[in-house]
Amino acid sequence: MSKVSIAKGMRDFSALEVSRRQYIIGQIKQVFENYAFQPLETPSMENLSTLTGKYGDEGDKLIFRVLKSGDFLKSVPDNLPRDAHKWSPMVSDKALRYDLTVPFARYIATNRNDIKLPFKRYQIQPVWRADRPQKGRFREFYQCDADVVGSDSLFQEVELMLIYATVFEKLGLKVNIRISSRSVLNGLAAYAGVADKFSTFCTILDKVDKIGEAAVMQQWIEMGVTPEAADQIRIAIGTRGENAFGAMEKFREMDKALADLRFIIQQFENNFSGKASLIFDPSLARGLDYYTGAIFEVECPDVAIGSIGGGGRYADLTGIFGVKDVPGVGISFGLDRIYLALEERNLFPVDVNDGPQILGVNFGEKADVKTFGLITQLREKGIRSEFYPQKAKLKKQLDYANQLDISYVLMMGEEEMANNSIVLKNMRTGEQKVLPQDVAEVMNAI
RNA sequence: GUGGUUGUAGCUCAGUUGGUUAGAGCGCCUGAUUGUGGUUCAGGAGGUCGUCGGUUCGAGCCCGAUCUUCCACCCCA
Repeated sequence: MSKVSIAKGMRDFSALEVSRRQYIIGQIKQVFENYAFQPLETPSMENLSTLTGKYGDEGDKLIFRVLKSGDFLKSVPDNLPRDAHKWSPMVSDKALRYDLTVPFARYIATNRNDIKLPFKRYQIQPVWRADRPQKGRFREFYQCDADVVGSDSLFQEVELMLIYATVFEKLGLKVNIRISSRSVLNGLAAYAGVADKFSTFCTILDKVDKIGEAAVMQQWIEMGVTPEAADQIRIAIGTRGENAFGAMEKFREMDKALADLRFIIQQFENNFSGKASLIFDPSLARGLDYYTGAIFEVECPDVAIGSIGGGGRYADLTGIFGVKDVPGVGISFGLDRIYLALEERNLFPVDVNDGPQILGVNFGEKADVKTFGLITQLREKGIRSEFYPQKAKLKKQLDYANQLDISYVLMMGEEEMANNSIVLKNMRTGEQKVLPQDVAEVMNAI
């Protein structure tokens, strides 16, 4: 085993993987652009202060910090306790981005005067998180985000839901899009009498799929919810779709939110006829601190891999960067998990052979330059062509063509040189043709 | 971050209660076939058993640390 290794949670991508990833990205990008989103790229590093405090305490711990350059220890006072939290800001002032939403908000703030609202952008770039890798969880992974800021209109939510549905339709992946609202969660927490411990309440709710209703109720009761209230909520969060709307009616103060959800779902259904479903699910809890309106999550019922996308509406994401009252809503696709899901369901299209189509055999002497010339002409015609770089046994060169799955081999040796011909061999059938030394003839024959 | 798990040839994996020289299949290289591959046959190369340390007369096997993988928690895409 070699001593060099790849950093934890990081991956190399082979030719096959790259082309498959490009396939997914291509589909997503096409839909984003079809919905008139503009591309944006931001740097991999942001100022540490831009990122900290945006993802909660847990999130802060997972931010990859980058050491200052130079003799940065000079500024650290003597006798500073050996506490990472105290040291960190003294030795690090920049960090790798944790998601694409916060850098986007920063971008809006930086360019506030040049941006026309509503502003729609999509962004497909890697993000980094310092947590422990697992299946479908990496330290470097891609997010594909689409956000629109500067509009309160619910049509934005509708569009984003249509984008989700359309992309997964194109990829052939059956998905459920779950939708709920921050107000629904607020209402439930208020009913439970634990509005002051909102995030704890949501964290417990979020585990319902994993640990079950009974365990969730148990934990709520432990945090101070009465058994009666917990039971009412248990019944409510077990409902879906139209039943869920009915169940939510009894938790007042969320009429507006429910009407909004109805509108989004109604418009979605009016405009989409494929397989993906958009369904109101009051058990959906996304803890991210900045969501204020609708929240969504996409899961793939056939693959146990967690969510493959998520998003929501945020009333004032840019407020923290000094730009007030710019509402926004966004979604994110998890490229790496979509990849795993497609792989598991065998949904990648028959692999396009993007290796070489033809190999020029090298017979050395003067034949090599002549063959190389012909290969160059084929390349000019757009044929993916390979030239064997040095003279070698024919057996070896054909073997090479075979392994790279190259369909045709072009041979021009002593014999052919003498009578101004070439031999074109079809590697699939074994058939050989003698042709004049002319590109057009070769083009015709392949 | 907490607890557990994995690592033996390029790949997938055997390897008994600790006991000579660590094996198999596939792949790779050479030849049979000096200009004809994917088949066959013959031969060959390749491992300080993840790394470092310890116990032992003796360690792939036992112990410790560390790295990596995967899993559960936490959190999330």
